[in-house]
Amino acid sequence: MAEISESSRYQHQKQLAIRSAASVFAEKGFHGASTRDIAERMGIKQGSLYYYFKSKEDALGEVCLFGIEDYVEHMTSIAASNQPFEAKLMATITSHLSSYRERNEALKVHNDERLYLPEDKRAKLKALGSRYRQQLEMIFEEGASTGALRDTVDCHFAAQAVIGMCNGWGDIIVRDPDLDLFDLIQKCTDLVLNGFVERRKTKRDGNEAVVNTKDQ
Amino acid sequence: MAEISESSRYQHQKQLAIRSAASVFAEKGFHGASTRDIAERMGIKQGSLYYYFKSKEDALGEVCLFGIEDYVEHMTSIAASNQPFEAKLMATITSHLSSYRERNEALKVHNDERLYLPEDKRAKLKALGSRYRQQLEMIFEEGASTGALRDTVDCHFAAQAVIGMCNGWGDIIVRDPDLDLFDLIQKCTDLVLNGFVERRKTKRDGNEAVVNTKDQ
DNA sequence: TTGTCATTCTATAGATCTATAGAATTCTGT
DNA sequence: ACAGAATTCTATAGATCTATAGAATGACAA
Repeated sequence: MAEISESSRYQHQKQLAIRSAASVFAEKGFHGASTRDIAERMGIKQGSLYYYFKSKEDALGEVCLFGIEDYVEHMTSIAASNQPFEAKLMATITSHLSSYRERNEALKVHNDERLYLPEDKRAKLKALGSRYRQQLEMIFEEGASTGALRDTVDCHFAAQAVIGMCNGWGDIIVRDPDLDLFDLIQKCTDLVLNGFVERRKTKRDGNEAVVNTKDQ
Repeated sequence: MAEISESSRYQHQKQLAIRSAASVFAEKGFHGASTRDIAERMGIKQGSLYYYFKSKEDALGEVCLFGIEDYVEHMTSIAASNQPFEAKLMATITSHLSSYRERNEALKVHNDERLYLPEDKRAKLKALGSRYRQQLEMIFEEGASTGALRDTVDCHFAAQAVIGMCNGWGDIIVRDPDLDLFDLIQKCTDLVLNGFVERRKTKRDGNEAVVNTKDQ
């Protein structure tokens, strides 16, 4: 048997296969990429690729899952944490944008190509994506109920907008490796919290800002 | 007169060809779509399509241009108008999001598939897209200099973020025709201006802040 | 009607591409 | 070193797909 140590070799190559597929799919798109491209990037011949993937479509499925899975897990732990709202929001944005640096290609493939999967394979991804959005939505709801946010805020809109904005930056992050991620995270968080309009007494070092100052 | 009505037939069919290509490209992606798909949607046979397009790639180029051109023109007229900053911002968001309703498929194709064009054909689109971003950037700069915005705002970031957010909603708008666009526009504008955090007496009825002693 | 031009059709060459079958090679434990 | 299992290779069937050539059809002026 010795399946476990044997599987180490297999697993290693499988990981390489997934990363190679992610790289090629990200560059050429699912339909624009050929199995020969993927195999070549991996260093094997085209036919050998089918030792690791049942089909090209199967490869896409695995890449998408790889791209989104721990990014969703990370959100789960953020949502379950005890940080105040603003810290959770910043952690979410940090996680989201950083993902594009680390496993950039696979996440990009998930975002751009997942709709080419058949319905049944897309179901799991859809569930993961929905959970991500719902958890972010709940973070906003918590923020509203604790007074950190206006109570008029539409949390569904808010979650979707933040995700959309982060994904928009994702394309740029992937193409420009020199971009200052830390700076970007700060600015995105600040935008979502405060917008671009001047705010009187904007620093929230404590909560007593409520007390004073009406309109100027 | 004969010439016009003759060319009218050709032009009519060419428009139909572009729209058919846009529809198919939007649904299946550039590489996933076949010239047979496009021709069928148009109601002609595959080979006949080459009477209107020099190549499949040429079709993509025309679709992308169709998708972006008057959307960029619209931005130019917004930027040149005399409205105050906030009105310009809202007009921009309105124009951007509405585009996804009207010529949704072609604009989606431009955003998702234009990178499959060869460098030379992409140049014109790139110029148009850059101009769009720069004009939005200048709107923000104007907003900052007139005091409507914090003067610390990074206008390049701001423009990019707004575009990214709108494009993110674009995907959703295209898939959900029942979505309330007016409501969405309001919320997006409000987010960009004010963020989600409670703001003391945020209403600007317009007069007070603008009138006084800032030179232009 | 007839000739001319515009538009569409049929048929196909030539180039891919996916997936499979079976042979060849490498690895691992004994 | 050997046997069996794991991994990779070669070769190819079968199915596309793009683009072109030339025939057929339709529209219209004279």
